[in-house]
Amino acid sequence: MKELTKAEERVMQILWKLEKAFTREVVNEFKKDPPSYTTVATVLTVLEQKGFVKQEMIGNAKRYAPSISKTAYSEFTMNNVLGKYFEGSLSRLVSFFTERKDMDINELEEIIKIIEDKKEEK
Amino acid sequence: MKELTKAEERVMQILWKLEKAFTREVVNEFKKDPPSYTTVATVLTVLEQKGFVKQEMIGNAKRYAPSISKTAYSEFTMNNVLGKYFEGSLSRLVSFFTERKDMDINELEEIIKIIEDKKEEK
DNA sequence: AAGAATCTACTATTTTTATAATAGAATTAC
DNA sequence: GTAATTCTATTATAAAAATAGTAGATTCTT
Repeated sequence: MKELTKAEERVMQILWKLEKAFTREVVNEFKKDPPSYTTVATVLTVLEQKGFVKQEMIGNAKRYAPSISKTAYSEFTMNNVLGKYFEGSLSRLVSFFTERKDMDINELEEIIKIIEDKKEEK
Repeated sequence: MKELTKAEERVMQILWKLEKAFTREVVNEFKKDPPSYTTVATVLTVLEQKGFVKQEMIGNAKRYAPSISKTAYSEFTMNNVLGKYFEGSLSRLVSFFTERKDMDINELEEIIKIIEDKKEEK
């Protein structure tokens, strides 16, 4: 998989949120400094060429939808980041965070719970 | 802080590893498809302008060193990713991973241990 | 000290990304 | 059914990123 560019990623985030949308709707989701309609249209065309979105004609307009889920792309991104900054190890990442951010105790509890649950399944 | 471009990031990864290095040494760290010396030199100059590295003259050559730690940059990157893909929540991220990757039980244990230790401190 | 090698600074080129205008087709509104 | 609107497709432009060549200074080798 290729990485999304910044502009592409902004559009994808909107599509992931809306699930399906016309160009116009994507534009409207930019609350501040919206790019021009044609700019968004171009980005959508590129995304289509790259296989990140699929389209469907509704009347004379195209409605776009992600063809890769946010989850799948998250995984791709996280594997990148994990590899580059945490030697591919989730525990290193968690350790990094618990050291750094002033995590509140509830979130720590929450994480333990998640993992315990997962262990059950094993 | 600004984001590193791809080329810049590759160079920074090398500098973080070597801690300090001459242009030549950075070039030599590219095991395959090394870019030309001058390309690396240009990237280093840009990195210096952007404040990511600092330099020191040794004889007539410049020796570069990161002026931002890998840790600090990791944090920046993770906050980005976390915000964009996990609603800023570490527990969501952990949950994501435990669902997805076939985590081995040891790593799960390890993470619990890390968090328990952290809780102690609270 | 002369020649070879090495290094930086400056400039150039190419590729990719970001943004948008324009033209013409389709649709909608009167 | 004509005017206004709304779309897409095509093309254009600008900005950023990636790559590297050249010239001139410095240093090393002998």
